[in-house]
Amino acid sequence: MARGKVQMRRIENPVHRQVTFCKRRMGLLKKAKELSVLCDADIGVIVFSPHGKIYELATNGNMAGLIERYKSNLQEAQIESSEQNISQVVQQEVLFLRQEVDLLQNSLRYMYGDKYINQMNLGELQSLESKLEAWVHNIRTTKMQIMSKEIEMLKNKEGILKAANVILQERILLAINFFRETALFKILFCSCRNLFRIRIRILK
Amino acid sequence: MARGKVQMRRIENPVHRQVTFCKRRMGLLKKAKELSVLCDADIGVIVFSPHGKIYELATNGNMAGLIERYKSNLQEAQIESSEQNISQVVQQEVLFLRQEVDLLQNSLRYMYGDKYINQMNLGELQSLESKLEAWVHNIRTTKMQIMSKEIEMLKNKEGILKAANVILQERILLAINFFRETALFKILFCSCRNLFRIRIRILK
DNA sequence: ATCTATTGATAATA
DNA sequence: TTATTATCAATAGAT
Repeated sequence: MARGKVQMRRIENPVHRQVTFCKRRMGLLKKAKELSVLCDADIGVIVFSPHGKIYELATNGNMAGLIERYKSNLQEAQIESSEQNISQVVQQEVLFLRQEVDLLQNSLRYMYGDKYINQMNLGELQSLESKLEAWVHNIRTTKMQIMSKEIEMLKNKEGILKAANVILQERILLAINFFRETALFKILFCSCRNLFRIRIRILK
Repeated sequence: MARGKVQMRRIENPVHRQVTFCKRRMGLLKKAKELSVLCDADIGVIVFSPHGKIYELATNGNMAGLIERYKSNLQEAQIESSEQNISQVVQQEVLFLRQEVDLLQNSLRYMYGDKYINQMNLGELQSLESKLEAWVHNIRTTKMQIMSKEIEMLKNKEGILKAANVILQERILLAINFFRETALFKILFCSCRNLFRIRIRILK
């Protein structure tokens, strides 16, 4: 530097400090640009003045993108305070929702068979309720059909047996008639026999 | 610079370029440190080499904090591309998961009654599968019981009818015996009548 | 890496 | 902030 070597410590004279800040700041940014151009490097420089004013340079014209590249390349969890906490909250919410989804999916999967819910798209999921209703209805219907067939078969048996009973009862009526007829014959037979015995006695 | 002025453009010779990159990079960081010390400024420098390697300087020792200060001081919606997009992606994922959860909850709510899933804690949800199994089992059991009773009743009817048939068939057997007996009486009656007629003819 | 001639940066000043 | 200029620091090219 010109006109005297500079001690590498804070310049106490505010005017000197301000002038030096202005000059060296411009020099720093110029050096950064030169390095970027000469060596094909992406460079970002951020300078906070003692009063908080920001001077910046991003050789790719996009400081935010450069910062993002920096963060992602570092892969470090030190993405720090507020943004990091918000991100953690979001990630926890995602994690919780994933667990809840897994749980509900397991519940539905148990009842819905081998087709896993997580292989279904939204449209399929939207039809799930009606399908489940149909599923329950099918169980009920199938069961009803089986039971109804058995009941109907038994009712047929009942009908057959009732018909058989009618026939048997008719035969019983016939048998009773025969029985009555038989009784008449018995009476008639006895009467005849007695009559003949009387006639024979008279003839003798 | 020494021994020849340098054209301010990319150095084509890779060796020269690499050497210059190393030298000027160190110089840039040194200048940044000097400016920081001399003028009480916070400075951050990020350098990406053409091969992606990162060289950095944060005069406060915390690049992330410096970046955060930069972003918050700008307060601008230029929080830009990738980070913003990542946030949007996360929000979309959360939205999608919420929809999925609502959908699954509706599906379960339909089948599980008035107690809404979103009022249940994880433990309750974990017991949902077994409860649903029991629910299905109860439907099946109730249905089976009802149908079984009807079947049993019909089987009782069948038994009663069969017993009645047995009795009726016994009566038929009796009737047949009476019929045979009646036939014998008829034959006997006719025989007796003929016999008596013959005797009467002889006696005359 | 190290050297050094030369250029570029800048402290003091205005 | 900018301009001047004497001086010093940075570095290109060579080793």
